Amino acid sequence: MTKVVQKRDAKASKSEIIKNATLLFSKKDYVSSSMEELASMSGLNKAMIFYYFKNKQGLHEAVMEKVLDDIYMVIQKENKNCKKPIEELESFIKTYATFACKNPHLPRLLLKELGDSGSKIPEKLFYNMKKLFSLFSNILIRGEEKGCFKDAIPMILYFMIIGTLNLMVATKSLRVKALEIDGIDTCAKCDIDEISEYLIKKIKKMLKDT
Amino acid sequence: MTKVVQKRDAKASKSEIIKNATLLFSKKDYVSSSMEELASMSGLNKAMIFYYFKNKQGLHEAVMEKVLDDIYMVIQKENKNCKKPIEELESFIKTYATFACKNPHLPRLLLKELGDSGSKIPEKLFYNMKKLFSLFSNILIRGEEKGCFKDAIPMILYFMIIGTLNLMVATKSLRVKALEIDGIDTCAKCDIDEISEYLIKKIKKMLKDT
Amino acid sequence: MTKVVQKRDAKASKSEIIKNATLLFSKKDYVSSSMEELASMSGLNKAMIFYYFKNKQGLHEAVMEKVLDDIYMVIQKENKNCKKPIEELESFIKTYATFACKNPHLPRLLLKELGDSGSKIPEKLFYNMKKLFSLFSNILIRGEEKGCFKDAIPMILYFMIIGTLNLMVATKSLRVKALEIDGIDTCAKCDIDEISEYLIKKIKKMLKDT
Amino acid sequence: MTKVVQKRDAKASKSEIIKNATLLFSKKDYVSSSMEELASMSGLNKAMIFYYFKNKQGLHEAVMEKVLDDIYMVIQKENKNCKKPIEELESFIKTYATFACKNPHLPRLLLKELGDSGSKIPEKLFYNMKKLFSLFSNILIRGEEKGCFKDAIPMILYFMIIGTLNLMVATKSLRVKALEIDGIDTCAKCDIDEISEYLIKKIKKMLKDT
DNA sequence: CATGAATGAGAGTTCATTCAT
DNA sequence: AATGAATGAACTCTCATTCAT
Repeated sequence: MTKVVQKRDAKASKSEIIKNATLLFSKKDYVSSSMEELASMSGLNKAMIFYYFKNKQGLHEAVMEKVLDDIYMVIQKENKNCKKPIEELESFIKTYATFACKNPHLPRLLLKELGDSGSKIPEKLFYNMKKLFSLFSNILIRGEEKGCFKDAIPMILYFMIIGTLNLMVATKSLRVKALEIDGIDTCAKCDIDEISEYLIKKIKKMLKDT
Repeated sequence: MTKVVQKRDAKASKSEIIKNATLLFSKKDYVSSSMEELASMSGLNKAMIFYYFKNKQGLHEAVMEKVLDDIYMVIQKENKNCKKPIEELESFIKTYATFACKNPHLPRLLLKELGDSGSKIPEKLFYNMKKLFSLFSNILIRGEEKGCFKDAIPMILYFMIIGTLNLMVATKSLRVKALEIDGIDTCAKCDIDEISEYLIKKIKKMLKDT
Repeated sequence: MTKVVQKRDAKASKSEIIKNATLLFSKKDYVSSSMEELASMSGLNKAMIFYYFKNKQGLHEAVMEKVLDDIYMVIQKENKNCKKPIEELESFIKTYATFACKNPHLPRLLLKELGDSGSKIPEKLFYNMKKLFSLFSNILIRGEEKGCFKDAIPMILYFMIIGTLNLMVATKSLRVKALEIDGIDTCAKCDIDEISEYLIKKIKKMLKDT
Repeated sequence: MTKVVQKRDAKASKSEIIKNATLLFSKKDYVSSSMEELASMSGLNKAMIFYYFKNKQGLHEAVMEKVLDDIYMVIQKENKNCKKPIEELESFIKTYATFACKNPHLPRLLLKELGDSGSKIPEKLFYNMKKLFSLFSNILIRGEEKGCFKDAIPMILYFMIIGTLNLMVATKSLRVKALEIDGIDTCAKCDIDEISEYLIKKIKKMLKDT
């Protein structure tokens, strides 16, 4: 097995582990993901995972933190180029959609994580989730103040948007299968841009005055 | 030592197991749920679960089938009282919301299940999911034919609705926590009726002509 | 591998495990004793140990409880045949010595256990230890009341007796080695009866009046 | 990034390690003591322990050697001030008791070590143990020759003395607990001097002529 | 229909020890 | 003399699953 990652380089090893863990956690469950497998994916000894992350749990947190951090950074960066709240909103949706499509582990991880929100959620992860929501929420609040949006409830709208996008991305293969087998129209052929365009259009209509 | 053997008919035992399994699978993971615990919750011997359901996977399918069947029945029943497509749509949302709120395992199970749709999904479960979507889809199609709805893409709208409702229910405790800790407005106090009213209003606006 | 123990007989399996665990824990450390090894010694699957004793710790407690129980029963039984305190004392020493010699795990386990008494000791073990000491202590107290013994401090005398006997048994092979190599007189050839006779004689002298 | 390397001479580091290892080995087991923890206690890198002592076993031997050496030196020094065998004996007991009380790792380590004497004992440790016993043995032999002691079997008496003292020190906290919980008289309040006085008195009586 | 005993595979985690710098 | 990265072997423990009764 040819090793791609430089050995004896903590940073490289750590991020190699995180990269593969992200894949693994999104493909399988948290529970079903085996540290043994992760180690061999990463060309490292199993013990190194514990050396760097202490726990499986610690690793999981590191993964989620990175994933949420990444999406946050991208969205925030795009957001800075926008002038009007309406542009910000469009940008939020489009950027999230594109990112989720390119990094399909994000939707999968998020849906699973939110699927057992009953269980204790680690502090850091909670913090990162709130940060992303705050950014979104502020767009709407600013928009209402300026009179661009009417009757907006941020939390619900937030879930309408990321719920829809996450589900569309996560169920992609399922929807294709449904089309093939039963001929049901599941948007199987829409690409992510069409989806986000539609979403934007509809959300804007929702928030219009009349 | 005379042993008192509890006699119970297969049906009662089976449905007792399914009931508890539903709770368990939604509280913990599929993987983390242990047959041992399930057995003791159900007042039965572990081996009986295998006797009835062949294996864990078989049990899981039975659970999902029942859950989807239940929600389908309820929605279908309510649907029959509706005359116009717009009433049907309202009824769909309201009924789903109420049911999900009373049976919070539904959102949790669905989010997790859809969270790893990449993985193989059992035939039966797939079938049940499609049935529910078809019901919804037909409402919209009928509505468009009658001119009540404009520009509806059923798949996307379906996910907007059940995505939002599932997430709102599943994250309830998280949202309460966020309110308490940071004072963030997360709709923590909205009850399910307010949420579904808002959703109905917005979806209707989306689908209006102008 | 021919199996001696009847299968599917919980009692037999349990006591087979305890028997072998006693050997193992006294030969190696608690920590160094592997459940894998114990299982194969006992002709059972590793998991059965946890099935019966929950924990390694649980097993350890079961072992210590049995060991202390055994010695207690034997001593108590012999004690009942004695009339005078002085006979009771003699019987205590002789019985302990004989038992320890035949079951050399007792001294070894006790020395190790007392060697880290700083650490938390499980309730049951503590209880069993106190029971044995009480029996001894009562002999002395009764003896003093009747005027057979003078100036007895039970705790110290207890440790003089079981300390000596345990150490003599536990170091047997070491003492033989010392004799062979250096010609040091380490009582290497004394058998346990001579040792306990000597001990009895000396202890009696200690407790005499003048 | 300039790295400030703490320079320390080998001797200081080595004895720092031994000091902490002594604590560790007596608090936990040999097996349970982790080199990681030891290293951090000593403000050194884990690898240094191997650099200095080759392996864990080597370190353990070094520790035991030092411990036995220390007690030997102290006893021997005190012994030189004694004129008569009876004084030597008293001095031996008193000195051992005082030292063991101040350095409670000694009893703990010795009890554990002797608890698995069956297992192979390293040459050096064996040698050191014999040295201490010889010193004791010679006192008795000299005493018998001069007619001060009657009927002394050094090995047994040796174990009576150090067995008692080691056990009294090692079980201190246990005995306190037994007093508090059950009101059993376990000499919990005796200080080490009372104990050794009692021991001396009794041993002397044992060895008297009549 | 029901049980308790038994199993095999695998999980996460720890640790002494070595290597490269 | 000193370090942090890396390893391999071991260990406890859990679990779905089966067998005998």
